[in-house]
Amino acid sequence: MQNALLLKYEKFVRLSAAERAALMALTPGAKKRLRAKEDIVREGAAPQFVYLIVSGWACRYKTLEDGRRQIIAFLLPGDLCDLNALVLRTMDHSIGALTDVEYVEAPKKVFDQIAAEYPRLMQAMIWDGLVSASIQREWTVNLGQRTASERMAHLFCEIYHRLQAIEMAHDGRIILPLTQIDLADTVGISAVHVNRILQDLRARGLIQWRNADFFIPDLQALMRVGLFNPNYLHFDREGAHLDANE
Amino acid sequence: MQNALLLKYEKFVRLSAAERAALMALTPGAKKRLRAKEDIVREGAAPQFVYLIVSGWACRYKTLEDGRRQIIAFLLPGDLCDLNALVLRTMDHSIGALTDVEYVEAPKKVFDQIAAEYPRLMQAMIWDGLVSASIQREWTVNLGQRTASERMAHLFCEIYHRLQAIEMAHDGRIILPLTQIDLADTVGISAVHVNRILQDLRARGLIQWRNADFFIPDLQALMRVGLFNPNYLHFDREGAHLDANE
DNA sequence: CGAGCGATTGATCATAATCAAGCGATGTGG
DNA sequence: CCACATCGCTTGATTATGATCAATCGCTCG
Repeated sequence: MQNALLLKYEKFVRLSAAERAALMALTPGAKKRLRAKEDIVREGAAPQFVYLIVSGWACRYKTLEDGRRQIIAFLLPGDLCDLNALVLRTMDHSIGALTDVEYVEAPKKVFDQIAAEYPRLMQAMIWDGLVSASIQREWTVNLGQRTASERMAHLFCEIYHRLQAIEMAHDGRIILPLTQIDLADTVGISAVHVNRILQDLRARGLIQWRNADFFIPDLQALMRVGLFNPNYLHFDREGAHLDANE
Repeated sequence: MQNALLLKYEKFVRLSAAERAALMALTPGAKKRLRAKEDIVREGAAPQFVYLIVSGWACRYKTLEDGRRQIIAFLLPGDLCDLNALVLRTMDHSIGALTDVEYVEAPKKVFDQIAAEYPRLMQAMIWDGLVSASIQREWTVNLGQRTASERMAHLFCEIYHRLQAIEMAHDGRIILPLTQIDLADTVGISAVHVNRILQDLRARGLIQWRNADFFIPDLQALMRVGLFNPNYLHFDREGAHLDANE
């Protein structure tokens, strides 16, 4: 697999060979592994590193006192967790593995160096953080205004677009390693209701899903159902005016 | 009224006199005024400035094709809108005035200068942006997991804490200039239902609200009802190790 | 004075939660 | 190798939460 982080950044700006090399060398430490359901960092902890997801799916989540869990964001390969979380002393949420996950830890000083030497790369990192914030806002809209089936459709469209950006989607097909319970905790409805919505979407020919193989026969149709507009992902090379000219 | 931005930043780090002066001089332009319901920036536009709310309440919001509106964030006096939104070419949401609003526009270069000359001040600005992101995550939890009355209670607690940080809350009393429709579009329930939840909270002695005068007799009780934990606001001077020593 | 807006109330309907049970696949220990 | 437990998915029945529809009231403003 190609470097997902690199692929994603090129959705914003074209990087120079030197920048690409700096990105590849970002994380000197060894790869770490985690099993599904284990935590990378827990709420209340003091984060020491920035984490880069190499493979697998992780998520940010919060739990209420009585056990209700809300998944706040999905972390996919190439996602850097909280570039500047080092400013905040304590984590206000947890990061956990949804599948088996490989990740690397990058110390803070690496980023100081990037900021100093590769301003365009730094811009790309800031852009990435702003896109995450934009996604978070869209989730607010999703939970606040859309109906259950609209929410599910919207979520699938978002996941598809994000995976496509890192070349993990082809011809409407993706690997979706989530359980229905994960989906329930993401879109804020019960697992039973998720199951019924899925059956409805299947019956309407909008999705196919067996094991982890997920297929969207007609993306435009699913986008209409979910009132999905991809603008908020900012994948249309908004940094083109900064492109490296090599 | 004191400078709200300054008051807020001091919840993170103690600033030097020079930094305080730089902050006061941030926005050379004249104050602009807007009536309630007018927009500061609209989705799709290319923002030219960073906006600082001086007085009044504004909000970020998004509208679905069929008219459903979701308020995504409240912007209170001292809130700086999207310090680094200048990286993104187009707005993915709108910013509108909920009450009459006074604001000032700050050009990008002012921030380059601050970054170069006042690193501690820059840290405070980054902290502020991270707190906004944290609030957005908490809203995701609010909409996804809490019941209607929990949501309302939680929202009131959050607003109270934020106003307290800029000294606009005293002894449980705040000015709350929102309509029930605004609240409905914020917590994702219908206006009729908001009205009924409010009556319930009133009947239980948890809130009093006449015109814009809002009173919380027992904040701890309201916090329990809303499962509210203020950690996510990061108001406990997490930057104390960076304090100016004057 | 009439229009418009926000708040309020009642009645009815729709969406989604909860409770309960069963199924199939997987994995584990005796 | 089988018995058993667990987990995720599925289905049905019932209940609860909140939406929708409709009407009224008070207030402000032109």
